[in-house]
Amino acid sequence: MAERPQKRPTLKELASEAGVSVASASYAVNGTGSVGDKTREHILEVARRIGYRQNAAARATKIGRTGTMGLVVPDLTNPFFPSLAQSVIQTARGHGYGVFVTDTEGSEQLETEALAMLADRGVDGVIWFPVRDSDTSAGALANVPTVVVDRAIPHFDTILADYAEGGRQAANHLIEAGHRRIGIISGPDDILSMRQRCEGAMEVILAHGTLAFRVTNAFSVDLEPAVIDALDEQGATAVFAGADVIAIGVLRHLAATGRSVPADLSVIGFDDIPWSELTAPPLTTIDLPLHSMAAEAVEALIRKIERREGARRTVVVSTSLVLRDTVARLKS
Amino acid sequence: MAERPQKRPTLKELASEAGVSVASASYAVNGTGSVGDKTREHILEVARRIGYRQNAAARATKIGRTGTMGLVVPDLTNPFFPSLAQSVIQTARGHGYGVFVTDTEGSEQLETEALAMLADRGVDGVIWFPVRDSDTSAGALANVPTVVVDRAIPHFDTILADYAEGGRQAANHLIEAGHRRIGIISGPDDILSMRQRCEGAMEVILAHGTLAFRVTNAFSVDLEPAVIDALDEQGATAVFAGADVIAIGVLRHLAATGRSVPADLSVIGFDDIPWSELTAPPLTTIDLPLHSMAAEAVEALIRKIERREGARRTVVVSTSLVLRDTVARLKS
DNA sequence: CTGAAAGCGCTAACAT
DNA sequence: ATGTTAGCGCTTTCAG
Repeated sequence: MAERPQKRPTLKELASEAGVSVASASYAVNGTGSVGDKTREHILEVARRIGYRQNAAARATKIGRTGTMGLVVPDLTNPFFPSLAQSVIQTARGHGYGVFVTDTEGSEQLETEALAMLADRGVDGVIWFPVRDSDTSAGALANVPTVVVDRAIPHFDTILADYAEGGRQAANHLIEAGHRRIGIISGPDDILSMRQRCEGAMEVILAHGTLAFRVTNAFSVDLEPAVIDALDEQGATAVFAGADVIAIGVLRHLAATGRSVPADLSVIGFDDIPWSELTAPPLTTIDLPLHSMAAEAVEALIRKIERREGARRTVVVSTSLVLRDTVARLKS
Repeated sequence: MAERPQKRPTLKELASEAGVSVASASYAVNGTGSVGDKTREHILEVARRIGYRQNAAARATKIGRTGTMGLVVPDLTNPFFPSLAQSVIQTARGHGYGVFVTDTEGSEQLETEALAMLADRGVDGVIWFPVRDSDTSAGALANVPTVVVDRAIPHFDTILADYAEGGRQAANHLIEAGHRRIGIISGPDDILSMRQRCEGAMEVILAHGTLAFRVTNAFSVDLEPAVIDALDEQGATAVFAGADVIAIGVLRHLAATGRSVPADLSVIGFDDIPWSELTAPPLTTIDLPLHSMAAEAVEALIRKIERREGARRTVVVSTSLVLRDTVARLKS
């Protein structure tokens, strides 16, 4: 029971214990080189017996790869990100990679530091969901395969969704339900994906109805005064929120001020975060397929790492309408 | 602009570029050993110029520590965990550690694998939120400093909350509001923390009122038939849910069946997950101080790592009542 | 098929 | 204060 801090056996020990050279031991353990069948089996047997485990760090110095990747996201407590993270972690594990995750707390400075820290740690690649559409990497990623998710940053491989189309889908749904006087609550305007969502929506609203208002709010359920004003005063029959968190804020504000959704005001969001199906009533929204975006990102990254393929690629995935209960059909 | 895959300069290159020995270079970079002020400055200056960065893997082989820790959680998409993860990551970063996060998808087998993978990767320590109260580590953690969070696993350092007291706080609040016929919806019964919550609640319910029912549900907003039955048939005036996710499921079921909260039924949860303040109405619950538990866990872990202190410790933190709007005061 | 030996990039005695 | 050098544990030529 004396849990002695026995240090892990080394390859050399394994070799001598098995009565072979370190080379053969290494071959057996890695399945590389050539070893006789019985020799290999014997070595592996001994390895099991003495509890041999490779030393990842030593291996990494030799082969120049660590079998790890970094994931950089702005804020894990934003319900948008955990499913991204989970998906990245799972996909990476499936390929034998471990994932360092860093949370930049929405700060571009922390983002720069996080990226540098990952590069220093020698990750083989990084999946990066930037705070904004600006390149805060400060050169740290120059020699680190990287794929950027959901933001447009020049010179990086990127995986995006067709945000404009998503905005159009949302607005079209509202139009088809008979709404004509529609408001837009955008998220932060300095984010391209957000501008595209709203421009897509705007396009169809202007073509088939009128824009009641267009205001901006942080990525938060807390609504800013201008937004509340718009909601209370502008007489829209429906509103498109650029992000579900904002839409949820709208639902909450409406409930607090005694208006019922969708009877008094229809609401449609964007992202389809997990909360959205749990709101009262459940939120109609646009699905951003984060899960598959993450999986694709990891796979693309691994291809880059392993084949060191150089071509910059950007892949665009599609969004889709998720029908729930916050959009009323207006009798015409 | 030719982004040549120039490999990172090595310590040797830095040394020769600066015209000193590798030892001096190493000393300068690490701030160890002794180097003349001007020499050090010169070396650091050259390092900056040529973009020298330590090779973490090589350093790790030498000093036997990687500056990393592992975090093992059951399910990142459960709203309970992201804030834990964020807190761990932030605290770890503050101490210069990187964090491998692994998601075990609630599977004990994946948990065993994850733990082994982390040990193999040579993490300096691990923060472990086990799926259940059973030790699935299969010895992988024998020589890895570990602190377990929110579950009781023998032979490990542990950080827990006073769940029984939390259960009592919840039930007391209900009793004080005048409720006498109270139901309990427990989470999975094979989890100690859950049994303690419910036993705490039960204790005060039995002392001051009557138990309308006691049923069990998974950690999910989806309610099982037995739970729905109990809710619909047992005539409780209030219910204690062992976890907020379950409480949210109750709110949803009640809304769907046209009963209003808290007028028709009072509900109190446990955990105070982020969603809880966004439900309609906002959920009264018991705060589990996950954020500080995580920070404490990391700090305890780092103490273990750095001082290799052996004493097993378990620290217990307190819960508190979070008053919101799902508990009605009954006129007596 | 197997082994001896060189060396990955780094740290830390041990000289000087 | 600075340099020389022996490894850390591993992979991988290169001989045999």
